Order: sequence, then structure tokens, then C-alpha cells
Amino acid sequence: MHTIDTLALMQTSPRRYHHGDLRAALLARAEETLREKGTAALSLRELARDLGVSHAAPSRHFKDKQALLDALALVGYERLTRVMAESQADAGEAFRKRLEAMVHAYVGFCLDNAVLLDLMYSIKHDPEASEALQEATRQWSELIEVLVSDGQRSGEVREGSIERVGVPVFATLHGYADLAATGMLPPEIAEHGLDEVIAFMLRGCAPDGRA
Amino acid sequence: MHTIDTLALMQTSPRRYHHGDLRAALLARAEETLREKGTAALSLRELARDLGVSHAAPSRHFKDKQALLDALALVGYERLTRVMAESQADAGEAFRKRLEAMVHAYVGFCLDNAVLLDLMYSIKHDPEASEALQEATRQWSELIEVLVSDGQRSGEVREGSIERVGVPVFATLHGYADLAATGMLPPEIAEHGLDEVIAFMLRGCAPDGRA
DNA sequence: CAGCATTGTTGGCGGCGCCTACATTGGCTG
DNA sequence: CAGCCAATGTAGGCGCCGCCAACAATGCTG
Repeated sequence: MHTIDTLALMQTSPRRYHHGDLRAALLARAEETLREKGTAALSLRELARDLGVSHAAPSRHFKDKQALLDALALVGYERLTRVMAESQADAGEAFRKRLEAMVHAYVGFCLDNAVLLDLMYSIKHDPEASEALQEATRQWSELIEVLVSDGQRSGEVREGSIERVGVPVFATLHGYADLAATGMLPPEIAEHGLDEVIAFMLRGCAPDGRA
Repeated sequence: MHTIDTLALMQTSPRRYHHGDLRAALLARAEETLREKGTAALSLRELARDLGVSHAAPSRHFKDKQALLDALALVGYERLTRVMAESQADAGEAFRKRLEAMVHAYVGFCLDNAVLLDLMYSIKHDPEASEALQEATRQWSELIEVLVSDGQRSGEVREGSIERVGVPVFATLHGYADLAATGMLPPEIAEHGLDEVIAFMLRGCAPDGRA
């Protein structure tokens, strides 16, 4: 992953024929634009102008606009997976704590990356999605599966297949994050309501007689 | 709402200078295109060609493309509210039955109108959304509030404010519908998993000691 | 250092959204 | 019922866009 260094280099060296790392620069600038003005307003030509290259230069790195959006979605999945994995790393053992950590990580990511998330979700179910993208989504869904099945092993979560137990949990998590990210839930309620949502999920997946 | 009659008329009368009901025809055709090729592929000029009018004719009815999308979203909200209201009309009294009916109605709508739903959600939180649109979303969220507070009155749902009880329920509902609609949940799992999700929600909002 | 794949440039094509000026229509009013 | 006017549709043009093909600079590799 190329980062600050690359960007600084780009800006200080005014005009080489070859840019250095145009691909990374395109992705970085595209994400900025996405945040500022939304997906619809993203234009390859404008991107090229911003970076001081010709209007056809981006095509050397992304065969068309969709390819750039796919690459952005992939970045998003990698970032999301990292954030969620980190949340589990230092959350202890208790299912409740781990669930809390994951919910906060996921909701936080969705709030910080709302537009990117749109991209990620609108692309993933395409059957011809790239291999890397499929792998990224797999790694990520696996984190939830591990959380749930660990909870089952320790008796904190009711028995049942992942489809039966994990799906409702993830649906709740995803639904809440989406409501918050799209602004359907006013921000002040969204922040305050997280604990209640976690309690709701815990009741929903607790073993019988242990509500 | 103008419907089949209008459309038939449009097709049989080949070329009047005035179309008759271009606005309704635009909305109808736009929704078709949306279903077939997605939001990004919707073009006012193509729409006009399809309907046999000049490329600038649509501007008489929608000041710009966004206005047409807004109108489509409004149609979507009206349709969703109707479907959900109908589900409550003949669902009996029991909270469980009413919740089941509403979940099926909502998920069914999302599966049938996935693209429209995208529009609806991407527009609603715009602070300058039209009055009609705001009213439409209000009517619809009210249906959920009524369901929950009725359940509280009859003792089937735990006490607490709508934010505390209704939001988790709605988040689960919405999340599941979204996962199913975007294809993240394979269709066969999506169909089969509904009952489990409903049970999850019932556990989540049951009064204490009544899981 | 010669050759070649990579990367960037220039120019052009058709389509788009939106604007302005103009044409036709049908309903309202005197 | 005549004439006028607002509503509706048309014609053309502007500047953007994505994509393509032909050409130019670069730097890696034998």
C-alpha cells in the first residue's frame, strides 16, 4: 500500500512524464472525491486533471470506470476486515465483550466510510466480481462466524447453524450501521442506541432459559 | 395515479404533439429501465427516445434528473407504506403474527424493488428532501412505532422508549432485507432464514423472564 | 546500448444533462 | 365563439463525460 510518501512525492515533483505511482494516486484522490461529492460525481477526467495528467492516463491503470470503483471497494473491504480483526484482538474472551467490540468497530467504520460502503455492497453480489474481492468478503464474513461459533462453544450463544444464529446477529448489526450511516437514525440517537442494540442481540442469541 | 389505460393510449395514438400524460409515462418507463439496467444507466434522453418525444421534453415535467429520481423514490415510499399497512390490516391481534406479517411485507418489498429501495434510502436523509417525501417516510416509520407500542400495551413487548425497543427491531428487519436484496445472502438462505430472524427479534424484544 | 513493454499524450467520437429560442396546442375569458 | 396565453413539446447548441486509436516518452532487460 502506497501512502503519504507517495503523495508527497507526487506533489513536489511537478511534471515528470511518468507519474511514479499514478494508480495509487488515482485511488486516493478518488476516495476523497467520493467523500466530498458522492459516487455519481466521480469523473475519470476530473481525476486526471486534479492529478495533472492527461485525460486518458487513468485508462492505463483501470480499464474503465467500473474497474476503479471495484478497486476502491476492495480497499474498503481490506480496511473493514482490518478494523474488525483489530477489534477482536484486544476484546478479551467473553462473548459479550467481543460482540460489543465488533459492533463498535463495524458501526464506526460504516459512519466513517458511508460512501465507500455503498460501493462495497453494490458490487459484491456481482457473480463476476474479481477473485480478490470475493476473498476479501470471505475473510470478513469469517470474522463473524468465528465470533458466533466461539460463543457457542463457551455456552454463551444458543446452538444452531451459522445461518440460524449468525445471520440474525449480522442482520441487526448491518441494519443498524446502515440506518446510522444513511442518516435515517439521527446521529444523537445512533450513538446512544448502540448499547440497547447490543443488549437486544445478546437476548436474541442467548441460549434458552438464559435471557 | 395514471396506469394501464394511459399507457395503452400512448402506444395506440402514434404521434400527437402533446403526449397526454408524459409525466406518468416517464416515471413508468424510468422504473422499468431502473430494474433492467440499474440507476447509473438511466438517461433522460434515452427515456425520451423510448417514449417517442424530443430529448428536452422531460424537462417540462422534471426540472432535472434528480427531480425524476426523487419522484421515483416517492412512488417507492407510497408503495412500501401501502404494502406494510395492508400486512397489518389482516394480521390479527397477536404481536407475533403482526410482526411476522410486517417482516414478510418489508422483505418482500425489498426483494421486488431493490433498486428503487436504493434510491429511497439515498435520498431520504437529504435535509432539503421534498415535503411529500418527508411525509411519506413519516407515515411509514409510524407503522413500526404503532406495532411496537401496541405490543407493549398488550404485554408482549418489553417496556422502553421507541428508540430503545423499536430501533433494534427495525434495524434487524432492515438489515436482513438489505442483505437479501443485495444478494449478500444467497436467495435460498434468505427465504428459509426468515422464521429464525423473526424468532430472534421476538426474543430480543420480549419482556424480561419471558424469552 | 538496442529493443520493447509500460506508461502517458493528443485528438476524436458519440452520448449525456442542461440551457435557450421557438412551435404547437388546448383551455379560459371576453 | 374568437383570441389569447400558459402549458407542453421541438430544435439546436454547449461543455462535460467515457471510451478508443494513434503516437511519444521512458526505463527495464538482454
